[in-house]
Amino acid sequence: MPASSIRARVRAEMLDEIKAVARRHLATDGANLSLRAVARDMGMVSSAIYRYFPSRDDLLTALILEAYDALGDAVESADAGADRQDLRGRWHAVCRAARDWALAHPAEYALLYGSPVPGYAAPDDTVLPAQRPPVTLVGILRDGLADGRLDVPADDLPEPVHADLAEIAAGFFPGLPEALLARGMAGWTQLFGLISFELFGRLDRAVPHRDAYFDHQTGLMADLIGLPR
Amino acid sequence: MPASSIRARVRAEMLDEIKAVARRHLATDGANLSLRAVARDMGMVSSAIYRYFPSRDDLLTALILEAYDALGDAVESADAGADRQDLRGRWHAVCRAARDWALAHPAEYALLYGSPVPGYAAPDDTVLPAQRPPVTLVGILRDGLADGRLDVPADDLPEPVHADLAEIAAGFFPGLPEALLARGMAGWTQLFGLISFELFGRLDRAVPHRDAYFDHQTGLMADLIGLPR
DNA sequence: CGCTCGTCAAGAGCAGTGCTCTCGTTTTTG
DNA sequence: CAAAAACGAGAGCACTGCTCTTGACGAGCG
Repeated sequence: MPASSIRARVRAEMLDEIKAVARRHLATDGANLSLRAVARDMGMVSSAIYRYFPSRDDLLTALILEAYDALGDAVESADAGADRQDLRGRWHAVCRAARDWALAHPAEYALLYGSPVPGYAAPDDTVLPAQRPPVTLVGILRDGLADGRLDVPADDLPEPVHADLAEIAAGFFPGLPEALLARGMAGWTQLFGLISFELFGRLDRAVPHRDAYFDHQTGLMADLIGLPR
Repeated sequence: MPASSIRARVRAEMLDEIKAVARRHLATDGANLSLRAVARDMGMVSSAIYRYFPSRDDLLTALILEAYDALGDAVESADAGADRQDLRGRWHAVCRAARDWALAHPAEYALLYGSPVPGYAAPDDTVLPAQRPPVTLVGILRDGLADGRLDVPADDLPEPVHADLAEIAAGFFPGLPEALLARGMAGWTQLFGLISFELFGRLDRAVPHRDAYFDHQTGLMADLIGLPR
């Protein structure tokens, strides 16, 4: 362990602290994160931050990456914690885990699933972590199909849809019928539509009992997919 | 027509022009709209804008209101233009109209359905126009139920969900069974989930054939609701 | 040990932002 | 016609992201 690593260690701690403070600011101020404000909070001058993050966007990217990881962890561990045979239980567990994480970290959720920042383009590092929730969801269908608990819906897909989904299936779920994948992706869309509507205030005056509404709506999608009760 | 109206007329034109220029900036620069930039574009000094809009948020609110109206018009006229008896045709027409409007006005869509601006709270004027799309969608179900083309699903809703939906039904669709309303709202959630995923780049690398994918997914929701083929 | 080089924080500064206030000018109103 | 209201311009304040320079400190090498 050469002496140089002490400098590297303090630098790593600095990076973590900056991200932590930035996350705190994110929670209160939303997406318009101020570098100068986090610098002030750390007793530093704003230009010092640039030793650690070359720009504000890079700081945001780091936060986005960590957020994707946190959401992915939450979702996957919820799935892993459920009875493997209970497809519907796994479905609901995964959906609730995503929603719980979003409710606990609304600003970070908005960063991931809200309007994209105008100038900002998500780097390729984010694409894989971003796929963890849908992969987890469709994984439930794959398992259900494998042990005969789930039937393949008799949808006939238009050719272009068939082709696109076949490509996706080839990459993540070899052998999964496209009709089932399509319904799984419908569930995925519905899940984040539900969370976004709730978090972005679209249910504010209309639906006071959010938990029950959420469970019922995700249950409807489980019905559409054909998950056994 | 007193002489006073000439000033009022030029003022109204001013308001419209500011909004038009702002909308143009919105399309290119996204949500971080700069008052000074629109002032520059109009050959005015930034402080002059404040004669017309007391703050940047008020300008944004005006744009949001107009956007809600435009989307509502698009959606309702699509419904009105379809064969009243063809429930599924109406469903698809409404869904496509919403998506088409969103694709044509991505920045305004993001303003309506993206992450809420941190400090900004939507005024009450926006709540009614915001309800036009879901009301149009569920209106299709109401009509279908009225002339017997649509059956009431045999869902048993948990008590709190039943209560919340009954309240909504009482306000907009007197007599509509809550189970049907629930499925209609699922379609509504799915619709805007689909559009948001597409517009916010979540399908970028995965689904090249957007039109067909969209139609198929909204068709799945029509199946869930029970719209006859 | 001493010297050099890389890392770091601080400060000044630039261009841009929303917003306020004041000051003449113009137009409407009583 | 005179008082009042509306208007545009300009200066200014506090803030932002970001760049550049300066000075200090510590690690590595001869």
